Amino acid sequence: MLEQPKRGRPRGYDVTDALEAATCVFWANGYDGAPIDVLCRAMNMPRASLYQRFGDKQRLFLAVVDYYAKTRLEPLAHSLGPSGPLKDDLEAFFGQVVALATHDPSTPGCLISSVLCDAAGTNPLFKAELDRRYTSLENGLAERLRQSDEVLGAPAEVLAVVLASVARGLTLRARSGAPADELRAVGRAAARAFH
Amino acid sequence: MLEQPKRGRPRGYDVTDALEAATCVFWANGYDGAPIDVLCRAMNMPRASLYQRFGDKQRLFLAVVDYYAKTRLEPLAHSLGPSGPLKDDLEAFFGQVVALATHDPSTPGCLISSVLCDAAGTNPLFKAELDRRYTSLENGLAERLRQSDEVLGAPAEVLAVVLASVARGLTLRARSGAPADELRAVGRAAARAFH
DNA sequence: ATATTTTCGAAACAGTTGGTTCAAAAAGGT
DNA sequence: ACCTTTTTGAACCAACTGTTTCGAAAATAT
Repeated sequence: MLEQPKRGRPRGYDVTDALEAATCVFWANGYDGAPIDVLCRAMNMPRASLYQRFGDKQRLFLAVVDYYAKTRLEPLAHSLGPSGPLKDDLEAFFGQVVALATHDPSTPGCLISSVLCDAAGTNPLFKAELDRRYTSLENGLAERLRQSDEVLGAPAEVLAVVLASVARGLTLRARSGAPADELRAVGRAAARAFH
Repeated sequence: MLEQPKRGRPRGYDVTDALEAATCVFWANGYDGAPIDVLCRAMNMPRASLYQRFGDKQRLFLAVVDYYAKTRLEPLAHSLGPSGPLKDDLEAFFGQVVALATHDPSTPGCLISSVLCDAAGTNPLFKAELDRRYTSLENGLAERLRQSDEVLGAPAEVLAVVLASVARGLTLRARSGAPADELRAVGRAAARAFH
């Protein structure tokens, strides 16, 4: 799993640390607002090494999105359970969403729903990636809905997009500076409203 | 109301047309992704005139956000009625949201929830503006909820943020390329699930 | 005509952008 | 010791960034 080069000058940076740092820079500043120069410093990674490893800024960003999905979104989807009544699991899920979007004030909201989404306006590659990430979360929600024995007022796939929309809307509101406890109350109300 | 200069060389551009064009450029490309050069061409407005009229890029963008709110968001809030049962008004509202976010494929989603929201990550001025715009829509929704005689399961201010979150989530999904009819179905389901 | 007022066009500004190049450095393998 | 492999730093690149400046242009008022 871990790549272990036997020869050559040893790498002066840590790959995971670098991705984590790049994630925060993009998250805070946006895609166009994050110059390579700044990324290099934050990642503790020389320019040449960055380009050798990631190719260009686009692919670095896509790697960051992937890292973000693995470290932030997968645990979040896992919080859906099932580990109790649907309403409780949804409440826990929204709670985690709010926590993610408000935890660090310097990286408010969601990297995907704010940064990738903005960049998807003109870049078809980013647009496709955004669609994939969105679909992925909706699939997880739909699966959880189907595992419930409650009667749903609409097809699970449709209701899943409703719930995903609430979650994304919460992260947008977090980026505007809304306090976490207010957003948690909104999440609770949403979990209750959508059975 | 209309400014009518009596003397001097006549202006070669139309002020409203210019704002409309700038709106589309920012909407599609994002704040950092829209160079002054491109804006000038689209607005049919010389650089010097742009800087004389708007000061700098930040203030131009804020003027664009204001124009967008007046031309796109106010009509949208107006569609809330009340002109029927709450459920029907909400369905109409979500329908208008989807229409706005999908009407022109070259400007997908919402200028505020994608472009301004991304730019609000580091710019405190933009963050404050985003908060104002978000609060404004939520106030409108809360007022509509209070005018309903139905029993709500939570305070109107909280439910208003839930509904606003759904609306914003819909615009994000539109920016990822989701077809309008799918999003309309999601809007209907949200309005129905919402008692 | 002349003066006045406003807009325009183009050039110039310094700083930054994403990206490439390449030789030196630093390690292991033989 | 010498070769091989990988990483690194620094210089370099052309293109672009937001912004300022200023004289010419084009209209009205006198």
